[in-house]
Amino acid sequence: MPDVFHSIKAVAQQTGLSTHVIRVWEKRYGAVRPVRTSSNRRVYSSIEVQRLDLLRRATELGHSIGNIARLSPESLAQLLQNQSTSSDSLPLSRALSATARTGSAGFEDTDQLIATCIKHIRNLDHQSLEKALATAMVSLGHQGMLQKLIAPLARNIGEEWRLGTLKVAHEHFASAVIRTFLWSASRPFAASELSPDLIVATPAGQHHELGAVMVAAVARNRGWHVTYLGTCLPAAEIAGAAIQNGTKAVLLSIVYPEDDEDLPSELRSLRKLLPNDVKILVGGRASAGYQDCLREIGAVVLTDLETLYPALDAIRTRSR
Amino acid sequence: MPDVFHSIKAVAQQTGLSTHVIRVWEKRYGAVRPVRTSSNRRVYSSIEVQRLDLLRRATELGHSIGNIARLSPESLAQLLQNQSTSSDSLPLSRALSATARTGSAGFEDTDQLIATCIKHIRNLDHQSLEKALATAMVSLGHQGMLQKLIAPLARNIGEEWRLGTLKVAHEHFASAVIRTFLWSASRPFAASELSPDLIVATPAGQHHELGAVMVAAVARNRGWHVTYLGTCLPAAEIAGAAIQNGTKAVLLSIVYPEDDEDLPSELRSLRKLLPNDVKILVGGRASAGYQDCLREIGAVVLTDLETLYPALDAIRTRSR
DNA sequence: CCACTCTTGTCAAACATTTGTTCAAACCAA
DNA sequence: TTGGTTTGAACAAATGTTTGACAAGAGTGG
Repeated sequence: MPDVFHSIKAVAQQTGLSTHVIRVWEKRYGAVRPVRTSSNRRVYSSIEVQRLDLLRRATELGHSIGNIARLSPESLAQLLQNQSTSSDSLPLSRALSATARTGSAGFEDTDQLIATCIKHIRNLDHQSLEKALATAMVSLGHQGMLQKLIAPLARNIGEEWRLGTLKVAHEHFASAVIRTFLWSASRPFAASELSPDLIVATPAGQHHELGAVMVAAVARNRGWHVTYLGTCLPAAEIAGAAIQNGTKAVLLSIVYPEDDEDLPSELRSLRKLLPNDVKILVGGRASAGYQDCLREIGAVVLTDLETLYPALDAIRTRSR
Repeated sequence: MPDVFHSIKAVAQQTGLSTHVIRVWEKRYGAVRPVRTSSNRRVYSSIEVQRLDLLRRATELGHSIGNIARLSPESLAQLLQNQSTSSDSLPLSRALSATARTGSAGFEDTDQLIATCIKHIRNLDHQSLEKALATAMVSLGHQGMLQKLIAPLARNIGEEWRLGTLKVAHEHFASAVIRTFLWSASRPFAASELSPDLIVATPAGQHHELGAVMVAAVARNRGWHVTYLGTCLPAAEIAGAAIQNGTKAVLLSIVYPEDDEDLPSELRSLRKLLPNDVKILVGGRASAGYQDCLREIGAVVLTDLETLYPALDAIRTRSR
């Protein structure tokens, strides 16, 4: 794609935004990430211009920039498509607009929202799932979304999986969609040179990814520089990555099973391989099953998502 | 055709620029390159006059002369066309215009680009890696990026992993970053209700994700509705997902090892569980090792990324 | 209902870069 | 001579960057 480069002024003229706003959207919300010239001037691609235009239109429809700035282009497009019916008179889904829009809409019952998501997951319908996530993100915000939607959703998926009503494929599918969504939706703007490092992974034998995805999103949004390593990593690998990265904290998610015989030795091994000043945080449904071992290695056990915030902040302040 | 020649003053009158500006645009930014008379006077062709006029209009639209002075006439025309039509903001069909130049900037050597990416992967530096990918995307385009950067990159990572110079953690890390990047960068615009379905996964025992990520990106960009299921899925799971989704094709990536004893039975089992009209496509470095089995189950073997395009198109046209 | 916070757009100061203009000196052409 | 051109240098205006601050409005909790 032979792209033309745009100065901030040109972008302003094309989008109708002021240069101030363009800069502040970048700085505060990470809405775009223009390349810089050697003299530090911003250079925008056409894609970014288009993105800013989408964002402007979405904000004019009442969405708050902080909530939508990091949505993927497709989510943004869907957002606009859903609502532009009223003003643009596009003959798309006129029937729904009356009921689904405004005020009471986003309130609803999150239980129902969760049920909807489960339904989409059961159907392996990633477009609908993404759309539901985007909508939820707007009404709940980043943090609320994680606590009120994703966390219970992960629990439900896990239960259905244990009951056999959802298969591994569904879980992989949900992980993939949610992972991508959360990662691009969490704002890494605070991630500067000063941001503390955090490694997120799942130890060997732990195939469930959603918990790790969630904590990664939380930490990232909280200004941490997150290195996400995914599932099933042996202790040596995790330790190696942590040491190489100069990380001060390693976060593990342990969801299932609750009685893996090999896991305690993995955890002890990890503790031995890591420098002493590197904290180990452990969260997830099954972490209670390994209490003794976790206490032995001095791990911080996170009982739920809320406890993650203070735990992260504690490490952060202590380390400087 | 003997062109008419113009003195600088004549050019100034025709374009509305001052002679000073014309000279300084030439000297500083190389906007034009007029011939000289024996006495060193500038002589402009009509083409150059036209070019200067285009440049003037572009600057009046907010572009800075330094950024656009060396653009090709085509790019300039495109620039003006895109913007003079008010804020169109939905440039869907910008695609095919001759991609002649890319400004010589990002062209460089892709080998070096790959080396840079490997370096970032070795450092687990996801910000730099993402940045490199974004830059490459601009200069190479979506397809070029996959073929010239991601595919060889995946090969290199695999080799380094086998040599032990990169660890599993690095591979997971690279997969995570590239996966997210490609997924949000590939355009789901074309994915309508009519798009054919495709399931992408890695069979049980196959932990390497990058190949699957690549083909998923290609297919998605090609207008397929991709359901991405990730790594290590048993045949029953894949088949279940395919049946439930009404999928017409399943794409597997097989990278390592080349002699997994369990894999052939997995593949046969998959063939048995799938409806007969569902095509199985198999790609990846190690697929050659299972040739016999693949022939037996009638799988389409993809030797490289290029062969994926015609294979996908073939299935698509056949199925309607 | 009142403080309080959070969000978001706006602005200003101080400085750097880019761009248009002017000047001076030399040269060429009619 | 007179007016135009070329060149380099210098200047000034416009534009862009960062940091910090402020204010209106929305939302929150007591």
